Amino acid sequence: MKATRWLSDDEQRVWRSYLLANQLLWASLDRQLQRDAGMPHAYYIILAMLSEAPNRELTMSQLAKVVISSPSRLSHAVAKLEQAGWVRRRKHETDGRTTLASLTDDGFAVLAAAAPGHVEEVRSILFDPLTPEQVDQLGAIVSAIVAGQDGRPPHL
Amino acid sequence: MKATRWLSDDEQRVWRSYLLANQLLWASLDRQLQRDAGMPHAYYIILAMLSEAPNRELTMSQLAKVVISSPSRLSHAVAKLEQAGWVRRRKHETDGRTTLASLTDDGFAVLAAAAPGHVEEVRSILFDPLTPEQVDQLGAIVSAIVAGQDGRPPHL
DNA sequence: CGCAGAAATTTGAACTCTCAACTATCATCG
DNA sequence: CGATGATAGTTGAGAGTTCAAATTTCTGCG
Repeated sequence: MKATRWLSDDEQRVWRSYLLANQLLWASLDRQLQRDAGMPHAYYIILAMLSEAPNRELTMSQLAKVVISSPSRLSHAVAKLEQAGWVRRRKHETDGRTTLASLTDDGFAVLAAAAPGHVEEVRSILFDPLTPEQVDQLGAIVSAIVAGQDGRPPHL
Repeated sequence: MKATRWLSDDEQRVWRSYLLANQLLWASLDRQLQRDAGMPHAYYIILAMLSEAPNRELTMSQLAKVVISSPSRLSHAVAKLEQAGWVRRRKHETDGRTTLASLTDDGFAVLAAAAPGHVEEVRSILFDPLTPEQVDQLGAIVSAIVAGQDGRPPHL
């Protein structure tokens, strides 16, 4: 039973500010996308990643990896997106286990329509308040955090 | 109709890394708290903020402000916490509109039991991978983001 | 005083996410 | 070939969040 390494006052402050900034950021992003595109950010990312894939198509597993989602969450989400007519699913020809999800033209149109507003929101909340140096620093910081997680149980 | 200011390649990279780091962080925090304390992070914060309040008690409005939550979300959350016996609600004596929420002894005990593991998780994911300078930089960055949001419609 | 509007909070329905269980298919090895 | 385990994905139930609508109580003003 090791003694807990509590956070220093500085760390505490940074952590709380981080929570606050994050909350503000997500609240704004989700609200903007819900209002302008009728979908949460998680769904937007799915469409965006599909749009960049070769032939605008990925297997569910590949898609889960790029959007960092559990298979379950992705399955539910894609079901909804398919209902909306923005994504289509079909079976893989040679491997009966895998499902291919592809972006429909409607889905692409919705994505294209939503993108400018979304980018504007990200920019105004995240990038505009930061100096160019801070943007660089932030890049290094988040990379370090991600790198620190490599080799940990994924659990997603 | 202004032309969209798209993200530069660098900004794009930072943004995607940010999303990834965030996803990893929240997935870990929520999973750890759910496993060890049987509650999501949002509920943990509610207990934590109450524990720091004078007399371990706040009005719903005050509580909503410090945990950055919509009144609705908070109301639902406190209802659950009350069901669990960790929070108690009572009417304000002089202002019949406001409700006071207070942390029970059980709630405090649960919080105290969960805190070490939670802090350890935050530390290992967020602070351990960063140099002390990066922690300082991150503090400045999130503060700038928060400051940039002041005066915007809260919408929470 | 009495009424219009503001403030504090709650409620219910719809939606999303999580977790565990389940189905189906493929790979491998004796 | 046939069992065993690994892969890929889905499903259903339960929990949490959002949004809009309602409820109750206070405040200020004519």
